[in-house]
Amino acid sequence: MKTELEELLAHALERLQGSVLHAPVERSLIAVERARDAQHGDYASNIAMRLGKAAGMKPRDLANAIVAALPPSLLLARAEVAGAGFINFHLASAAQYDTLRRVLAEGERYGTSDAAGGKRVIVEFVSANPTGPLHVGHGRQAAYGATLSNLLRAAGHRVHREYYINDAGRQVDILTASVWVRYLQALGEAVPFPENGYRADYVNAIGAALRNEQGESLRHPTATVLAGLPPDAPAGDKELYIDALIARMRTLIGAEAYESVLALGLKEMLADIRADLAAFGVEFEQWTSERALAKSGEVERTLARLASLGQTYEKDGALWLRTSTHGDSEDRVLVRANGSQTYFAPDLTYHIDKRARGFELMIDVWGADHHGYVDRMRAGLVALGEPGDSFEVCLMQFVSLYRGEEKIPMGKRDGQFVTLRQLREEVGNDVCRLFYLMRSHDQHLDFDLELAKSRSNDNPVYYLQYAHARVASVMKQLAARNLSYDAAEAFASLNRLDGPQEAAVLTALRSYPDVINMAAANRTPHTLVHHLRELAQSFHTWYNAAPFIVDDSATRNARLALAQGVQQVVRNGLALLGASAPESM
RNA sequence: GCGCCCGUAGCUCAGUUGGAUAGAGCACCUGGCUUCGAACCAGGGGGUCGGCGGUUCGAAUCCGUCCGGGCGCGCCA
Repeated sequence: MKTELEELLAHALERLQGSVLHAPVERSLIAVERARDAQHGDYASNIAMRLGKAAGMKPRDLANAIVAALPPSLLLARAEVAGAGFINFHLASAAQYDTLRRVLAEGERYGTSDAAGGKRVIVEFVSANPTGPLHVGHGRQAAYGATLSNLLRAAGHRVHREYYINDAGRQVDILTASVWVRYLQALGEAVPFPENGYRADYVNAIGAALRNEQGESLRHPTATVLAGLPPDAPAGDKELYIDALIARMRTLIGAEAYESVLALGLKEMLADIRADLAAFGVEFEQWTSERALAKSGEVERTLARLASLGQTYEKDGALWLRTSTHGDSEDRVLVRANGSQTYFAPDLTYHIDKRARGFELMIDVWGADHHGYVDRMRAGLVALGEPGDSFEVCLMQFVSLYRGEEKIPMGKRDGQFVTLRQLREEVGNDVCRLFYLMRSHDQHLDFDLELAKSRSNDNPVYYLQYAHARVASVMKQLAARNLSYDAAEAFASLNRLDGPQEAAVLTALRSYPDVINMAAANRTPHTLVHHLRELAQSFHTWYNAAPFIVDDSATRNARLALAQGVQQVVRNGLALLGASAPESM
């Protein structure tokens, strides 16, 4: 609808060319927006104010000239000049009713379009280290990434969702050693648990699984395990201790057995993460392993390419990438003086691989604590000849959990953190998804469990679902009264929807596709939540103002058509958000 | 010290890319169920948009600066 009106404006401005206006008007200046206030019609344009100065006219005079030059259109009831020089468009009622026809004809496709032009987009999100279960912060990233993907798809992009498994770093070795210690303990050895190990219950479970799988074959006496190791914290250095323990484990059980323990730990953790996300309604097209990438030799090829492009140099025995010449604040190390790669080398390789797979746009969803790495990654891509705007990061601010007034403390290593699974089980998936998505992603999120669990009208989730269920209930009531919905009569009688409440509902239905496109383009799922709330509000208001099941069949069917339009759009919106649309609650 | 994010009603937050009288929910007050679901609706009070400058027809929005909060700033991941 916006674009149609912008076309009309463009025509009018063209007509004024040479007389009132001297220079042609750039198309990008011609913008039509939804009017904020119903008094201002349905849409409004500020074009006369923007052009007034250049044209040497008062904005209001120019606006009048533009309105006079508007070509006739069936869409418009009228266009009028108001305020400082706004042009307000009032849609013809026929255009309003066409919205409803479209909603009902397009059904679950209403709101989807090809507006964005079908780019191949890869959205990478969650990508948590497989060293523990997902926590509530990952949950926010999961909800955001999944819904952003849905929105991009609805807006016409071709979207590929991907999880990058960081299964190659030191953290995985620490997990492996933690599992082994628990295994030894389960067999009765008195090996103390390392200060820096992963302490939570899931490690015990994997240790027990290892015992069932391997029996005593990986057992070594406590004294042998600990012999000559440096002291652990608090007396010693916990980092030195865990590294020494990892090395000891390797020599005692051998590289092959070590790999199998590592593989078991990863398998168990990934299975847990996968199941958790699936239960949350979050799916991926692909899971890519850093370990596999490292073994493939791709990283070395990337390093060689960078070298041949003259983008690297050696200093202090390390290999550096010239990221500072591409927008980063300083150069970064790719290969340490000891010969090992930094995490940056495989990560950059992974992103280059995404490009090689044909993705025009890479969107990464990261925690806000990683913001310092955005420039580095983009600079690395640019150094390899990729366009800087092919890479985009959505930074997610943190989540704080509250139980009423009380803040719930979260710590990673001590096993006290609240997992996504615990959260989902406590408040339910629908509430969880919507609470995560209600707030802007660059806003810190206070997640109140008391509020989330309350079934009172404190809880905004039910407000949306209630609108959906109410329509279902009306349709049931209709059948109970031995009546049925007559679509033909409804469509012939849409002019019965002539009250202010109906107008508000129609407006909310009409702007839904624009909201989808904006939410996708701006990467802001929360605007969809807000719009659905507006739609539900307009519906509840109307519902309370007018009965739907009335004796006059033309009015009845017209109202039922609009109610079903609301139900359809609420259902579509909730689907994008990953929440259910219940028939009754 | 440097960089990024944030500061809007008592609380939690929106604000359509610079527009018209700054909006919701919660909380508080007043009304509305013998009629389609009251998990709802109608109405009311509540604001120096952190402060001060600037840009322009017009600023919560853009720029500068200060104050306050969060997160980063490794040859850790």
